[in-house]
Formats: sequence, structure tokens, C-alpha cells
Amino acid sequence: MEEIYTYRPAAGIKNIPPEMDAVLKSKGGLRTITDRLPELSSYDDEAEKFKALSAPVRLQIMHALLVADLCPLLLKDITKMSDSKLSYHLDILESAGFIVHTQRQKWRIYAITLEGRKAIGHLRQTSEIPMI
Amino acid sequence: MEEIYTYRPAAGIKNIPPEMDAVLKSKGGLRTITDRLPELSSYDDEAEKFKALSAPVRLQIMHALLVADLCPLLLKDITKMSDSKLSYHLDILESAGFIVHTQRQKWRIYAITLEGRKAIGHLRQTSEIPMI
DNA sequence: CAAACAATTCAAATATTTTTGAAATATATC
DNA sequence: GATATATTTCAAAAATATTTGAATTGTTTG
Repeated sequence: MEEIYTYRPAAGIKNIPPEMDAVLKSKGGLRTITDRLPELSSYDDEAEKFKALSAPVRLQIMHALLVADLCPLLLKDITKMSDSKLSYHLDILESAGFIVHTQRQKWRIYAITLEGRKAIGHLRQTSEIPMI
Repeated sequence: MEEIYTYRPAAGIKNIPPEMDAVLKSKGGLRTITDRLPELSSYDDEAEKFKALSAPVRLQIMHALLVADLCPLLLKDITKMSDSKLSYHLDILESAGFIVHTQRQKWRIYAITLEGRKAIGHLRQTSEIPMI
């Protein structure tokens, strides 16, 4: 006589480890777990933010901006990057919402956002830093 | 008579915005800022961790493991990925320290680590989840 | 022990990201 | 107004990451 499990794994899955069987039982079955999880595309924004911080050069920029608001000229000196390369990475950080810029005549001034501070785990505010 | 600024920017930099001049003065000059910043390679590990979470599929795996420890068979069913693809992404998450696995005979069981929970901002512990 | 299973590994193909260098834009200075 | 400056944008090249599918490893089952 074949026992019917409400937590039976999806068709196609033959064997699962005994521990998994127990886990599924306690969670109400695989279907219950699957149904609770959001769809893949719901992670897109979060993934983009993580990606923005996934390059050492961009973390370097973030940490420089943690010390002070800076224009690309100075960031270029600090990071030793070419103009266009710096511009590329600044754009990625800005698109992710971690930095912003203001235009002052022919210069730009970049500043880290509150979200940016949080993201790199430096929420402690250094009050002297000018905010935009 | 030429004034000598201790906060004068590095050679090669001609003009900076007036606001930048004030910022540099308050921070002790560009050199002081640069000297305080760690070298580029010091961000490698942190960048690798962010990169591990920079793909929607990997966040999906993380969130599934937040609900329960799971074997690749079940993860495959949940994420609709091919064997080798899943294996590739599990490896990236494990290398970053966000998940671990134990071997039970022919099966593996993957579990999220405490660091993994923290990283995706779900520090609130759901006590029923079996930990390895 | 042969066939089935769970899962990984590997190499090639594909896709995405990053770098580079030239051109463009806009502002400032002589 | 011509030249210099600050910065971006763009397209091609280079570097990395991901996907795919076949081969491999080790374990279980008949």
C-alpha cells in the first residue's frame, strides 16, 4: 500500500536524503516553500546594488567619499584611474543610489548617500562631512 | 607673492572647485586623505562577498536556504536550474562564506551561514531552521 | 557487479562587464 | 573668439562571468 505524502517532492524527484524528508515535513512540503518564495525578477534591484559594490575600485571610491565629498579630479588623483574609467564607475555607483553629484560650473562634486553609508557598513556619521 | 598651501593638490591638478578647496583645507589636504585610505587590494575580499550576492539566481538560492536547509535536488526544483548551473552558483556562495554543505551519503545538504543571514539583511532568526 | 542516482567538474560557447582611447560637450580663461 | 579645462560619452577591444552539455566521481540498489 502506497502512502501519500502531502510533502511529496515534485514529479521527477525520486530520492531525497532522510534529513530532507524531515525538513519538508516540518515546512509543509516543497510546494509550500516554493509558493512562499518571490519570483526571480524580484531580486533584480537588490542584485544590482550588490553588483555596484562588487568591484574593489568602486569600494575604494566609496571609502574616499566617506572621508569627504570629492570632485572627479581629486578622485582621479586618489584612485589613479583614467578619466573615462572613473566616470564609468561613478555612474554605476550613482545608478545604484549609493552616491550623488551636484554640478558647480564646470565641476562636479560627488557625495555618498545615506544608503551608500549603510551599504558599506559605516553608518556612524562623521559630522564634518558636508552633505548634499 | 605666491602663497604656499599645505593642502595643495598633487602635481598635475590645475583647478579644483572652490568648495573642494574648503573641503581639502578641513581635511588636512589631499595627501592626508590619500594616506589614510587603505590600498586597493584591501577591498578584494569585501568585493568578492558583494559579487557573490550580485546575481538574482544566487539571491534566490539564499532566500530558499533561509526557509530551510536544502539538498541540490530540491534547490533544482525550486530554482528550475540545471544541475551544473546550480552547482556553479552554490560554489560561488560557499566560497564567499554565505553557505556551507554537509555530505550525507550520496547527498549534500546546503545551509545558510550566520554571515549569509546577516549579508542579506535577515538577521532575525527563525528558530525552526536546522543549523549545521 | 551492472544500472541508476546525486552531484560535481571541465571545456567550449555565449554573454556581460570593464578598459581604452578618441571624440564630444560645456565652461572658463587668456 | 581661441585655447585650455573638467568631464562625459561612445565604440571597439580585452577581460570576466555565466551557461551548456558531456564526462566524471562516488554511492546506492536490484
